[in-house]
Amino acid sequence: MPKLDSLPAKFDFPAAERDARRFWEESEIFQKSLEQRRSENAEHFVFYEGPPTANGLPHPGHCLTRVMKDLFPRYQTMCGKLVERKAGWDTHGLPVEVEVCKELGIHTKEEIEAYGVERFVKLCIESVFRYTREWEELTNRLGFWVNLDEAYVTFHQSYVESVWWGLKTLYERDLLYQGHKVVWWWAQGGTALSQGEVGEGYRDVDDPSIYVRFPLVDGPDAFEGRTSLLVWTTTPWTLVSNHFAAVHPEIEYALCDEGDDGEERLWVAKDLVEALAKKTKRKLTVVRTCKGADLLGLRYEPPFPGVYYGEMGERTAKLKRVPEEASGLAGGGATELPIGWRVLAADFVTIDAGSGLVHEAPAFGEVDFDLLQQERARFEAFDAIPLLCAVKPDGSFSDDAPPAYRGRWVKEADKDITRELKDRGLLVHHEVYHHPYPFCPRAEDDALIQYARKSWFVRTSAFKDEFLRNNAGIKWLPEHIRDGRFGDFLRNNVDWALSRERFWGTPLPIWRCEATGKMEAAGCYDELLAKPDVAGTEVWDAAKAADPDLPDHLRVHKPYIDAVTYASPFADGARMRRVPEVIDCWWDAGSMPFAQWGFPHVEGSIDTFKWAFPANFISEALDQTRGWFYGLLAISTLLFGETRDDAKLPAPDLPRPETAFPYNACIVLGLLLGEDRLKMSKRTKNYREPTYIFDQLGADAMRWYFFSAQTPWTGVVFQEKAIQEAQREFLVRLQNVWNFYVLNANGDNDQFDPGSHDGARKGTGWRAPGERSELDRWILGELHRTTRDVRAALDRFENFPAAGHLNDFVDALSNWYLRRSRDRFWRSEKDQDKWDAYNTIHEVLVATAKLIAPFTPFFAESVYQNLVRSAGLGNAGAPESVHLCDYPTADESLIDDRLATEMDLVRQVVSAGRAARTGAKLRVRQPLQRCEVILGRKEHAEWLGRHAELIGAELNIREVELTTAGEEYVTYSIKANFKALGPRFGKKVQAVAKAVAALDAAEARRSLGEAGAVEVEVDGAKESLSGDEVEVRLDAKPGWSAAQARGAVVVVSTELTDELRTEGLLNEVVHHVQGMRKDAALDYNARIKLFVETDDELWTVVDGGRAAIEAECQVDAIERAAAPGGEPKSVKIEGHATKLAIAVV
RNA sequence: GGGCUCAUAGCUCAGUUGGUUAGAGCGCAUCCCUGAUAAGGAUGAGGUCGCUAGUUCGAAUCUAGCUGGGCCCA
Repeated sequence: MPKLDSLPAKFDFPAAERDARRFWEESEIFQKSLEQRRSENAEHFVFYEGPPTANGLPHPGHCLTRVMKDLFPRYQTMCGKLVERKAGWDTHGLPVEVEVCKELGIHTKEEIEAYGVERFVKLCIESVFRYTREWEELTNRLGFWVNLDEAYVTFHQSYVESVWWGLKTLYERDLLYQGHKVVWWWAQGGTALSQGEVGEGYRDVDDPSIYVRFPLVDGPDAFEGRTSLLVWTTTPWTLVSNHFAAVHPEIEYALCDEGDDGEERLWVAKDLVEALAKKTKRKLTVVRTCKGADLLGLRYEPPFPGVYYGEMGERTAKLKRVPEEASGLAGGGATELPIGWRVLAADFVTIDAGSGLVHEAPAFGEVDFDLLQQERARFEAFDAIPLLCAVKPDGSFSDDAPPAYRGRWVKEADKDITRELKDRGLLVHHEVYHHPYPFCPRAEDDALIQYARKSWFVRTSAFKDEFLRNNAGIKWLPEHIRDGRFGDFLRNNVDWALSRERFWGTPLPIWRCEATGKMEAAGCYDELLAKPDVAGTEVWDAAKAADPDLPDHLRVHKPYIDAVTYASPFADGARMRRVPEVIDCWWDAGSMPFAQWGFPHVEGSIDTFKWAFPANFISEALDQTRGWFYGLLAISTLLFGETRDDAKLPAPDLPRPETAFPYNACIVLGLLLGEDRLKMSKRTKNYREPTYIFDQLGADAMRWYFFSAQTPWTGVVFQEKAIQEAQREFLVRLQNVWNFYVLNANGDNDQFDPGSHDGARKGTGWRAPGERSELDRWILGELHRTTRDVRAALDRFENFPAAGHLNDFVDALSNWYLRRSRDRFWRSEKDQDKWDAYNTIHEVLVATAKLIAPFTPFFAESVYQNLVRSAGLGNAGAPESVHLCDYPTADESLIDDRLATEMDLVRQVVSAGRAARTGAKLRVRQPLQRCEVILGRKEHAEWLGRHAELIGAELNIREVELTTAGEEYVTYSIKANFKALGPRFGKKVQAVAKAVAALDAAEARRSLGEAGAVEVEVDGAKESLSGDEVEVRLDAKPGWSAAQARGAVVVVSTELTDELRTEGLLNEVVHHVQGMRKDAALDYNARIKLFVETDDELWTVVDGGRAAIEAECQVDAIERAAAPGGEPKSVKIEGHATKLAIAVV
């Protein structure tokens, strides 16, 4: 009975993966891999799963992320750590609502309310889990080991309550406040969009670009006509709400006569006069110029004076009493100023486009709003200046606007507004402006507008320095993220706009007194229930009674939570009602370090949090920089950072990590591109579905491709072909070695027994590695070197070099060790050398299976099960799975650098020998008499000499001679080694190099050989250079068939004797016959008859070589005759026209 | 418009702290092996390292500018 289970004729990767998956599942290997470390009380290696939003099908990009998240936890587990892996799902947010709206065919907030928030929210829950099965399937098929059964879910009550706890803590520390914010507003949907969402929706569009006259109502320049500011805007609809005009204080402005009729004058930026004259086809004559600062305070009449100006145009307000010199603003001497329609200074004004004067409608622009805030701050009463806004939240003009526009979508009104201005003589120029403008990424026809909303903020900007300190300790891969993209974002931190005016999200846990407006925060549901005179919980109870399937988690969501009120502690008889907002779902995700455990409410969660924070490792794609990576850092820093308030924490002895917080290492993955180098798109289908790849090639192929093909932060083009290639290069090659071993070990002749896994029963003929042949010691050395290097790389989170080491090792194993060892397996004697070979390859393959286990877990399992767990081995005590094994450790004593160098040299020499043959057009089939290997240094000569036979065999050359004296065939040259000489000589290095080059190379070589040094004269001083500081090169002299390797030249003798020629011819015949056997798909052992038609000369050769041909090709008889049936094969053998035919006996 | 990042062979990508002959795989060409066989292997051709200037004894590598792509933000 064979010891090892036999392998299928053709290894089917996808099928083997199915088997492995079933085995893991049935035997609960993942659970055991954790249990094993728990029972050892092992140290934790903390991994955080960034929760994917499961509301779409996973694509290849998700595979990259999940595969990276799998590699390091698997590796650390095998290294003895306990790596708990809790899955998570991000379930809240606008994307979910939009998905549901699409199904319902509705659009706006009003429509959602009409549909019913209760029903709507229920659909949101259902929507979230629609694709979960696909995600779990993907996770399984990829071999991503993560605990899906106990996944955290952001809408679960325990999670929501954790987030509430965090928010309450911040509220009580005065870090959560309400303010205004100009947001990108999706009017049709009635919501603000996050930066990320806005970024997704930019499209190039044509917008109007208009130049409008703002006539001055007073001014220093006496002029009988009309003097106006020429103001530029690309949003005509905002002119209705115009409040100010802005100039840059440092820019030079020019007052120009418009035409010659003396009726109109314009103020524009001086540098733009010429361009504007050309553009507007007007004659502009500069009257005088001045700095923008000199224009400040000028008053004008806005384009729609009937709107606000008519009522408020003359109104003034008291300024704060600021010393004139400190105000820095014109008008500092005044005590009162008009509340609008005058010129302000703004640094953001440029002359890159427009007129150099900008129209300000603070409600519709972030910078404009900031300018308003700055202006407001000058007045005694902050609200002396109102926020003018003639637009309703649904994006239509309000009743403040002129009647012609009321109720119309603002963007749609642009044209009519422009026309009206033209009719009224205010429009100076109108053109089309092509620029990127954001649209709603969920409803692509809806343009977004900037719009001021009330909003809740978290005071993150106060923690900027602490963010930066924590960031400095994080190991970012690639490194530039830390100070580049992420650091940059942190340095420009602004307060986190937390609230969303939506339905499906974590409700903001703030209750407001209806009488006084005073507020307080709730930290959990029970806390709320404990409030005085609680009412409204019956709404939930009724809903639950009506629909018992309703998930209990919904009780902390809208609309049920909104019904909960209690008696106000601030005013007798008043009620506390919740504010309407929900929060940004990024805040949910960023809260996961504690919320995933239900901290601090859930029993045991505080203890869990103590070991599970901070994370040792996280990884997501580049687009998460300002999303999850930031969320984690910000929230953890605010709650648990250096400046935290221990009095507000449930356990004051919580860890307070000094650095690397809240994650030690973060791999930032590049974004995958489709085969056309564009972003992956479902529409254009420019990528292969993950499942297709799994079915065709297997998950390991994809995994290996991601790990080995490039650094993970490279934005890589995802191609099926490349995956196939990666599989062939590594997995198929390794599979071949494995297959070869099993085939031979189980062979009738050998029946090799590899022994038991723990070495208690040794393999057949086992002896210690040190006693084995050089080749065995070499491959074992390579194995241990690889082990050392792979571990070092993985410890640094560098998968790419690690995969590279493994790839090189498998290449060496297959293309040198096995290739050179084949004879040892095939020979009929069962001698020690044979058993050494078997033991070596067995040990190497078992170790390799463990080494690759974190990378390609399925294939590693197949190999391991076969080599260690085959029934015939009686190895019941071995770990059940390769994933329950410890990761191999390197035995430094087995790494022999000298042997590695020498083996490398042999391979080089063989390679050079082949090149020499190719150069002489002498195919390897043609035996040659001799070659000479000329070595640059003699230190390897002796060792290499012992391998002359091997070299001869590889090259089909009978005599191989080694020499260091090859003047006959080579010339020497000597060159400086700059790397060694540079640091020693600095500027003088070029002079030294010149002196070295001038040396007699042969002489210098002799000197180096004898004295170990050579002398040169530089600038009159003698310098002694060692062998490492110069490089002696060998160059083959022309006329010889020679080729160069590093440190050696191989010269082959091209002389052919009759005997050599005859043997070459015989080889040609054998070659053709073997080819025909293969073409005919004959069995290895099939006996044949050979029919040859040829000239006398070649027949003599064939006749004389009968024995060789018959032995090589399983031929029973050779006849000089035409084939009895079928077409013979016509070939030319070294010019001899020949017809060959074979017939099975 | 701003920040970050990238540009190396026909293609996909490596290139460690600057060191003087810039690598791999695929593809291509030529060839080998025919008992790992619907596999395996070898050799070769192919590059002014995006452009320009600078720093340096020495630049694919460092600096600045430019050109072009990507991402993020306006």
